[in-house]
Order: sequence, then structure tokens, then C-alpha cells
Amino acid sequence: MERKITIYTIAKEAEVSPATVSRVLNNSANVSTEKRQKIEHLIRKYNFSPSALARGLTEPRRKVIGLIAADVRNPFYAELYVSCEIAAAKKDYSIMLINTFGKVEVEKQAFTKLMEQRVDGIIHLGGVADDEVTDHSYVKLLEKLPSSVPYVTTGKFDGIDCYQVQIDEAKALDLLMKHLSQNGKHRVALLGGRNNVVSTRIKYERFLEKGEAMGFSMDPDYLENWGYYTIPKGEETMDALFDKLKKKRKPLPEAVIGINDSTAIGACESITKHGLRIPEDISVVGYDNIYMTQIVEPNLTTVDYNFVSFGQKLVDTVIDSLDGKEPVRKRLVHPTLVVRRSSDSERSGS
Amino acid sequence: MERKITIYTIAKEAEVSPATVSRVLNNSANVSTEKRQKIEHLIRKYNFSPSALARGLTEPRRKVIGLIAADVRNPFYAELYVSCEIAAAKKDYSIMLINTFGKVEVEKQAFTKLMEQRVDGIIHLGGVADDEVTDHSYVKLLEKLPSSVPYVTTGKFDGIDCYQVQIDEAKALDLLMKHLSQNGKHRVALLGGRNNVVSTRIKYERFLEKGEAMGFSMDPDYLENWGYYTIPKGEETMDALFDKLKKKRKPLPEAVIGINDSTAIGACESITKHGLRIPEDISVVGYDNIYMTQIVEPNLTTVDYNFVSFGQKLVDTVIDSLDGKEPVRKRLVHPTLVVRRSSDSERSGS
DNA sequence: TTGAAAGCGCTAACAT
DNA sequence: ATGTTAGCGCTTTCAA
Repeated sequence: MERKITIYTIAKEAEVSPATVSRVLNNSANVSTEKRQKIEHLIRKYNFSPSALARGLTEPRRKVIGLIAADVRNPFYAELYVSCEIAAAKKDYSIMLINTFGKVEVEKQAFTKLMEQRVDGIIHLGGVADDEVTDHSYVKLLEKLPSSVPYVTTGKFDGIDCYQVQIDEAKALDLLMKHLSQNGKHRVALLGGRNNVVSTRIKYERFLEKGEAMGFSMDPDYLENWGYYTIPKGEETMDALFDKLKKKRKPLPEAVIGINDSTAIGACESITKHGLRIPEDISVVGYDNIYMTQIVEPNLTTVDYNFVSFGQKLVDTVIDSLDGKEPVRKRLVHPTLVVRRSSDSERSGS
Repeated sequence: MERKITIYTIAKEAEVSPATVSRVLNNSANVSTEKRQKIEHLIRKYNFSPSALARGLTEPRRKVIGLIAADVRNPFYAELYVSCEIAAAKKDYSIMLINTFGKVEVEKQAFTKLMEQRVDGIIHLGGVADDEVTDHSYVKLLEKLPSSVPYVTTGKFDGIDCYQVQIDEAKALDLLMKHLSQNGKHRVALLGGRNNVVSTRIKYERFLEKGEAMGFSMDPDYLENWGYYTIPKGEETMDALFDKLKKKRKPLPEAVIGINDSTAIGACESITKHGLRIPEDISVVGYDNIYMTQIVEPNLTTVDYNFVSFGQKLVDTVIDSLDGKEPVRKRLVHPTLVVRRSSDSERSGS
């Protein structure tokens, strides 16, 4: 076991003071070329790396941002996490990631852990699974955060004093509705999700609000607002819709909007299973533009949130706040429409 | 901005010494109930959280393991990362994750960063994309690591003094070959990958070595060892195989082994495109049991590595080494066969 | 340009 | 059971 090597080791051997070693380490002051070289040589020789812990003890910034996500095995979070990491790296910050797996208990611990690690700020990815977390528990957690640590969330709730960067869900739905409308669809179904998830609720409300103007037949039987956000549940939901319409002797929808891509993909399976073609018989569209949308057959029309700029906004909000720049409390991420085969039979390839 | 609060703040107000506060914080010694309660009350009152930095400066263990992965947007790494996190949490360790995106430069920085953060050990996920990293650069990096920091990798190379936890690739291939053999397949194709990736080379070597005994017709024309590890490349590769066999007037394979699941899924697309049925005309199998194998049509037969125990082994190796338990240098992860529709027409559902 | 010394927040050995 | 004190490894005045 090699002896621990510190700036003192270097200083002693270079016959300078530790302060001088620190100076070359940080380029914080002029050091004579002679001494500098001697020191740099020793640093290499011993493969010395300064302790971020000791440094963090004195310096006001750790250059680390905490990131709380439900589960990076979910592609949505993986994308967002990575784009945050990249955005942070640009400004020489690191990301410290904690997965909560949707468990409130773990989530609370995550905050504690991050605070103990003295992260400079916290990004909280509410996202798809924010239904597990009640507003109440959010409030409790946030109250405990010192105001010096900027907190930014993708969660959608009012009355909480924090930074928010959120998807413009309403606009996202508008894009999809407009697209379907332009393709002459009238009987449009909206599938999946639960109403205690804010993003879901927004979509349903918007659908009811704007659907008529888009020329949709606003029959509530074409809303199947139950289940989760997964592929199998999407399939189940679509199955249920088929059953219901059959019983009520109502015509099939011309288009189906999944509450997210997974739901839409599940719906596709159900439709195919029922012997129908996509998009010839029924168009299908989703949300999120996850990787799989480009893989499934046919490729899925969806709404993209531009994860790169999403992550950038999250990180910038934290750093700007740290730098005293007072970022706006609430920023929106603007979605764009990605048209693929599942809603456009003209499209070549799959 | 609230004043910074430390154990001294608490100590002073509780009229005790900082040491006593430390004692209740760590339960490291007996403290009278009276003082303990007073202290605990103040901790709650101020929402005090002890600095992991200061603590790390004195304590020998930081309880943090560094994890270097190529890209957690790749489901393989996401699964492995999460299982490591879960395994670590059981022993009260955290994971500090860094993505390298296959860039050697970033990878080097990752080591430096982790060392500066004084992680207790480092896990390096070579995995699917370890072709980007030459053995040479590994050696260089590893030489710089102090021997006190256990390093464990999933990479497959000899002559480097480190811990290795790796997939038993040969056994994995054996499982697939046996399965196909038992289903009466003779003309079996092996598709995708590059030979400078060790895991790929192992598979090809094993195939050549054991194929005959399995009753396969060992025609080299049924090996298409080129391309990457992605779905589109898998499709291209299969397309190329079709072309070649047509030109040479050779019969189609009865089964196709993809070098990984993505390649296999791409091959499926090619096969379907050529108007053939899976598995009736051609069986397809892959490796890794990524999530998508359960989604594609038909579901893909594959080999599973049990990410839970994989991660557990990685983490245990680090911690055991830290605890002076001298874990074995090389451990194998045992794969299991997952039979699905793509190689078994008897199977119900998709 | 350089060094001495204090301090960051905590733990642990030693004393009481 | 509790307090005193000396580090841990670094940065940063302040002097020289």
C-alpha cells in the first residue's frame, strides 16, 4: 500500500510551500517557471490527484449537481439524464445521479444524501412517473432545502416556490391533433394514463377543450383513461376499447393517440392482433419520441421534446441561479412533431 | 441566505462539545438521553445534515464506488448500472456514474475525476462497446490507479492485474447452439459484430470449435462477421447474407444467431422483408435479453445474463476487496437460455 | 513570487 | 459519559 500523497508530499520534495503547489494546481497565481516545472513533474511522478473532498471543504462550489430520477432504465430518464450530464460538463459541472424507483422513501433519502454531499443544486425529474409523488410530499421535501441550493423540477404543480422546466403538454397535443385533423381523421381515440398524473390530465383536458374545433367527434366512449404507461398496458387498453365499441356497436376510431409512446406501441400490437392495418385502417401516434419508436413496425409518429435542449435548460437554470442570475421561475420545453409511417401511409420505408 | 450550520452550531446551542454531537450523529458512543434528545431536537430544528466532505476527509471509507460506463442510454448499461446501484445500496454504498460515450479521452478523465472524488473502488463496464478501447489504453489507465483502490472490469483481456467479472460467452453460445440443434437445425448462420471485440471473437471461435459436434454444416459462407451491434446494421448484414447465398446458389439458413439482440432484431426485419416467416422459415436468436426482445414481433429467443447477480458480483468484488477478503480475480456470470417465439413455433402468443 | 498560518466541518484519541 | 485537541488535505488571506 503506497503512502498517501498530498500537496505536502509534493511541496516537501519540491522544496516549496504547499501554497505554491496549490497555486500551480489551480493556476491561481504566478509561480516561477522553475518551481512550476519541478512541481508539475512531481505531480506526474506520483500521479497525484488533489482531493475534491478537501477542496470542497474550503471552496464555496463543489461543481456537482444532484439529479433525482425515477429509473434510468426508462429511456425517457436515460435521455434526460445524459443530456443533463453533457450540458453540465460544458460548464465543468458533474452530475450525481440517484434513482428512486418511484419510492417516496428512497426519494427522501436521495435529498438527504445529496445535501450531505453538498451538491450545489438539485434537479428533480418528475416526468412520466410523477404520479407516485404527491404534491404534499414534494412540499415537505422542498421546505427542508436551504434556499441557497437551487431546486429545479420537471414536475407540474403550482404554489411551490421552485424553478420549473416543463414540457408544453398542451402544445404537444395540439401538434398531434392538428396532424390528425389535416389527415382527415374525425373519430380519434385517446388512450392510457391516469388522471392523477398532471401531464396526463392536461392532455385529456386539452383534448376535450380543443377537439371539437379540430373537427373531432367528441364521443367520450373513445377515451380510455386507465392503466399505466407501459406497452402491455397499452395493449390491454386498446383491447378494452375494441371490446367496448363492439358491444356498443360503434365504429372503430380512425386514429388513436397514446398517452405516451409505450402505450401507443401497445395499442399497435392490439390493432395488428385484431387483423387491422396501421395506418391504413387506424393511425396511431404517441408522445416522447423514445428510441423504440424508430424500431417498431410501423415506425411511430410521435412528439419530440428535444432532450438536448431540455437538459440544457435544466442545468442552466441551476447554474444561472447559482451565479445569481435569477433565472425565470418557469420555462417551457417546446415539442415538435415527428411524422412517421404509423400515421402516414405515403411515407416510404417502414 | 441562512447561516451555515455545522456541528458547532448544534454543540453551542445544546451546550455540549462538538464531539458529543458527532457521537449522536454516528451512534458511536453512549450519550446521556437528556443531551441526546436536546441534540436531536436541534438537528431537526435546523435541518442539519453533516458534511460528507468533511467526514470523508477523516474517515478511511467514502462509501462511494465509481462506475464507468459507455452510455446508459444503452439498455445493457442501464440495467447493469441500476443493478450495481441496488447491490451497493444494500451495503450502504453509493454509485458515482460517469458516461464515456466511447471516447477514450472522456474515459481517462473519468478515472481522474473518480480518483479526485476519492471513491473507494472503480467498476468499469467494458461490455458491448469495449471495442472502442484498446487493451493498450486500459493498461495505461490501470497503471495509474493506486493499488488501494480495487478496480473491477467486465472487459475481457488477459495479462492485466485487476478483478474481472465477465460473461461466460462460450457457455452462452453453447446454450443457443444446443437449443437450435435440438430443434433440428443444421444450416446455422452467425451474424454481426467485429473481431476486435473480444466477446465477439470468443463467440465466433466457439462456433467454429463446437459447431460440427452440434451437427451444423460448417460452411464459412454462413458467417457474416461485419458491421456493428445495432438494429440497422443487423438488417444490412442479413441482407448481405441473402445476397451472397443467392449469388452462390446456396440454400437459406435454417437458423440465424445474432451477435447481440439488436443485430438479431435487425436480421428479423430483413427476413420479414424478404417475405419469409420467423420461425417457420428461419429461426432467429440473439444475446443479452434486452427489454426490446419481449416487444418485437415475434418475441426473440435470447440469452440472459441475470443483471441482478451480475451487478451484485461487481459490487461485491469491490467491497470484499476493500474489506481485505481477497476476492477471486476472475468470476464468471452464468447465462441462461430464454426461449421465445422466434425460435419456437409451438410457443403460444407472440 | 513565495511562505506562514488559519480555517473549512468532521472524527477520534486521549483525558477527565 | 463528555470535553479537549489534533489532525484530515486543501485554499486563502496576509506578510514578506
